Order: sequence, then C-alpha cells, then structure tokens
Amino acid sequence: MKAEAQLLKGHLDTLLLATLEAGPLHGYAVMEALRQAGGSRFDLPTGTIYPALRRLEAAGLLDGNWSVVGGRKRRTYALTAAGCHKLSGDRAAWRDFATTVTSILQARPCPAT
Amino acid sequence: MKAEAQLLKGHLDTLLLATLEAGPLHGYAVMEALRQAGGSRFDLPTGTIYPALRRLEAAGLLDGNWSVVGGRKRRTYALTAAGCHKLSGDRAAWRDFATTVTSILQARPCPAT
DNA sequence: ACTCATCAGTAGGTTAGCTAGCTATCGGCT
DNA sequence: AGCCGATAGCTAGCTAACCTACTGATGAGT
Repeated sequence: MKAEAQLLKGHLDTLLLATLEAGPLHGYAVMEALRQAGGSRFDLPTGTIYPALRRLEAAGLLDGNWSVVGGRKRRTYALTAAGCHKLSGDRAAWRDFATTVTSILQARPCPAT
Repeated sequence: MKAEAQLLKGHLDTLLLATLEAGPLHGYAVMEALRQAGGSRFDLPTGTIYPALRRLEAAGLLDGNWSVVGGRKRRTYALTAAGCHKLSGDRAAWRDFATTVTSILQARPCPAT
C-alpha cells in the first residue's frame, strides 16, 4: 500500500512512537500519557492500544520486555533505533499532510445556498 | 461510533466537502481538484472518490444531479446546507485534531539508543 | 479503425480501530 | 478472611473506510 494511504488512518502509530520517545513506558502508561497529552481527545481503549503496540513491536519499531513491578507483570515498550527513525519520517510526513489539509480547508465564505 | 474515531480516518469526507465548497463539481473534477490541491499527495483512485461522494450524498451532505455535457453523462455534486454546516464543524475538529497531534509530535532530541 | 482520456460505477480485499470480554494482582474496605 | 475497584495485560470478532482492479460508455485525436 502507498505510504500516503497510511496517513489517512495511521496517525495512531506515530502518536504512540512519539509518546515513547520521552522514555520507555508500559501499555497502560502509554494509554494514560496519550490521554493526558490529548486532553481526552485520545481516550483510547485498551483494545486499540495493546494491538497497536504489538503491531509496532512486530514491525521492529518498539522493543517490548516483561518486567514485574509489585508482583504485577508489565510489558514495557521502548523505542528502537528503527522506531526512532520511523518517527522522524512520520513527523515530516505529518507536517506535510497537516499543512496540505489545512490549506485545502482554508475557510472560504460559504456562499448562500 | 464516537465522533473522534472518525477523525482518525475520516479526513477524506472533509476534504471532499471543502473541495465542493468553492462550487459544484462532478466526480472526476473533484478528483482532479483534490489532486491539484494536494500536489499529488491526494492522488486518489476513482474507487475511493465515487463511493465517498455517494456516501456523502446518502448522508444528505451533498446534492447529486445528472447532467449531460457533450453527450456524456455527469453526476454533479453540490454542497447542501447540511454539508456546509458539517464542513464548518469538521474544519474546527480538524484544527483541534491537528493542533493536538502537532503538539504531541513536537520534536524532542532523540536520545542515543 | 484504433487508441486514449474522460466519466461513472461495482466487487472484493485489507487494515485498523472499536466493542466486549477475559485473566490476574494489589490495596482498601467490611 | 472475603469482596471489590483499580491497575495491568490480552484476544476475538465486528465494522468502516480506503484501496486495487475491474467493467462500461462516450468523444477526440491520429
């Protein structure tokens, strides 16, 4: 599939990578960080986050490791070098995409219907 | 489904509405206008455009009418009042979404792995 | 006559996010 | 001790939407 196609729906992956850029986090923490960063706009359910993280891990963009904190198992994800590289590209792609969409959406006076 | 969910993948509808805000166009022209506006970033196939336009028409956001130009049948779509209203909301939603994503994607110095 | 661009549409597949459900641990409460 | 809510992780299956690939028609150019 074309890379542009991903842009139409694949923003989540980029956001996850960006969230993990600041440092490794486990799934639940990623979820909360995103919710906080997005001001409830990105209040994503676990069914969205966990598969996405696994997807990114499978793609080699994240490195997931089990750890036990207080007897509770946690899978902590860290950005890999490939993930960091991907993020740079995604960032540029997002800027490009956002700029284009914004310019197309420039408000024109809506003519009376 | 939540409205926010649409934002993750439903940008196309908004772009189509915005393209038609300047004036009624037929499907093929919409495709070209979008391609031109997007500088090849939105080089969408007919299989994407036509169903989308029909979807928007079914939703009452567009008004489609057959016309014959040079013996060729054309379906010309015009923005309805509802579509115009929807576009205003989408525009605000996009600004909101774009701002949030951009802020999350703020480039931090990628620490050495 | 043949080819190409224009114009419209559909069928079917893939992806990804969502809903809904599950397991398990810890801490606080009764 | 037993229960419940919050934390933490995972999966199955649905749906929406976008894409690929196709059909079919007309008109213009060669």
